[in-house]
Amino acid sequence: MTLDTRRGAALTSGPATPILRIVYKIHYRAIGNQVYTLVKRMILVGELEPGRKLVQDELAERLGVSRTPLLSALSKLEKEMLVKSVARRGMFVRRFDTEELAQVYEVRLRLEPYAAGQAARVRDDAAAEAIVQRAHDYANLAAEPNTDMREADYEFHMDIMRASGNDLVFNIGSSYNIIAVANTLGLMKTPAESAYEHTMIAAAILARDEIGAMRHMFCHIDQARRRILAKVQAGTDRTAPPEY
Amino acid sequence: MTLDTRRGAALTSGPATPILRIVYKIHYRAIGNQVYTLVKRMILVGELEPGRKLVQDELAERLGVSRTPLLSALSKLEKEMLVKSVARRGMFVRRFDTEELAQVYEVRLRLEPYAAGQAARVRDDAAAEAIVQRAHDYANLAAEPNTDMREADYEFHMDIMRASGNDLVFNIGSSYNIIAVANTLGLMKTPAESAYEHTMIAAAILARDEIGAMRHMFCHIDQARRRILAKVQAGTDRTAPPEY
DNA sequence: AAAATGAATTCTGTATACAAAATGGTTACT
DNA sequence: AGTAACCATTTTGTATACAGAATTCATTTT
Repeated sequence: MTLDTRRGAALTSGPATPILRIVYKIHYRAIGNQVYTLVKRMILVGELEPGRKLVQDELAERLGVSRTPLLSALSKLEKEMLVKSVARRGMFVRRFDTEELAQVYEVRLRLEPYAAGQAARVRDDAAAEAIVQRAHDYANLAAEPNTDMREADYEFHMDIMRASGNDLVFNIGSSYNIIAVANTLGLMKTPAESAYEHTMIAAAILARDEIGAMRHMFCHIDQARRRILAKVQAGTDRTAPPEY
Repeated sequence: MTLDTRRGAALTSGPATPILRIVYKIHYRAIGNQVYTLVKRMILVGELEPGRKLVQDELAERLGVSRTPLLSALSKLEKEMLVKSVARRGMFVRRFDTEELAQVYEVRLRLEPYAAGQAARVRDDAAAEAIVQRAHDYANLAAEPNTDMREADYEFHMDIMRASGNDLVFNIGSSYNIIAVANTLGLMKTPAESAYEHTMIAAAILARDEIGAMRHMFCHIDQARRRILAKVQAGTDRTAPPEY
């Protein structure tokens, strides 16, 4: 993963007559935001694994930027709990134990069925097709599981939240769903099961079936949630030490 | 509001025998976090009103810090949508129109009844008493409304989310509830009504009445939500221009 | 007088600098 | 050999520096 360091190019546009000329910049992207996106993706795909210390000089050099934009990115990640800051010690990729993971699913269980329902209700063709496509992508990857599935799963759920039209839900999902995706290795249901559920959800949204979309999403998340709760109650949560 | 610039003092402790000596720091708080908290509170109470441009030099000087920790704080606030960054223009206190405000209430409607229910279920005496106290505080302020009510309302809801034991819900609430509080001037229900509802919620939590706590919280938020939805549908949302 | 030009100023975005804390490793000591 | 003390190095947290974009304001032009 590399960084796009181009500055935005100035561009003049507007009607041919010089009555009104609008000058605007496109493509200006603060490096800080790019860094944020990159580091987040590195955590999502496991390139930066839970518990890993994020040495600022090292990471900044690797991304080809100074520590200032990196600091801004890490602050955002800290706010969304993906990174934990220990005073005078540094920042670490946060590791979640099963108990905390269960909390993530409690939140998802309340928000994502709502998002799916809204997506079904207000859907436009483009969004619906994108969601169906994501479900397909996931199913294809499910045939021979690998780490790309994490990203595909995440994108499927994010597309639905985006399609819900509720920016806040989308924003929350973009923050916290990664926690689930990045920390549930080993305790997920089988990829085939997930793929089937994704397909059902996508179909309901495509059919504008609000109730169906809510129900399918509810079941999809509730099953994962129950699986994790079982671990918590069994006390088998030797998954992760409570550090960082 | 001022800033505590003390560095954390080192403190040596542990058993008298030098078998094990633990040296730890207490009270070290990165300035960045203090700045974050301060700016957030300034937005909450309206000292920095929606639409206001946050000039970095000015704000940094006012808080007595450099721009570096301020940048870190503003990045977090941007992530939680309290601040909007416009490339090469600066950061602004975000202004929400009624439509976006409605989205906040859709989220609160799904999360806070859950939080209230959990708070009732797992409550300990200290937490329950704190919540009852907050409800009292709010009722007292409701007698003669002023801007302190904003903070009291916020704290009441945050105490419940804290008591729920779900850190994620607490984190989400701490981010987004401010939006509601800081932007609903004028379209809130009467303080007396709210105060009564707060009292009912607190009583249910105190009585470990999980279902009652959920129901009272649901109604409390749903009423505010309906009020805003009515504005949205009436097209009377001339509350705020869609800028920043 | 209104609009256009352009120079001075302000402010952002990013890099670099620096002090203090944490870490690691080497030597001295029991 | 194992532990403690000390110094060198690394790394964080914060401040400062600097280039270039945005804004302001005075000046010129029509």
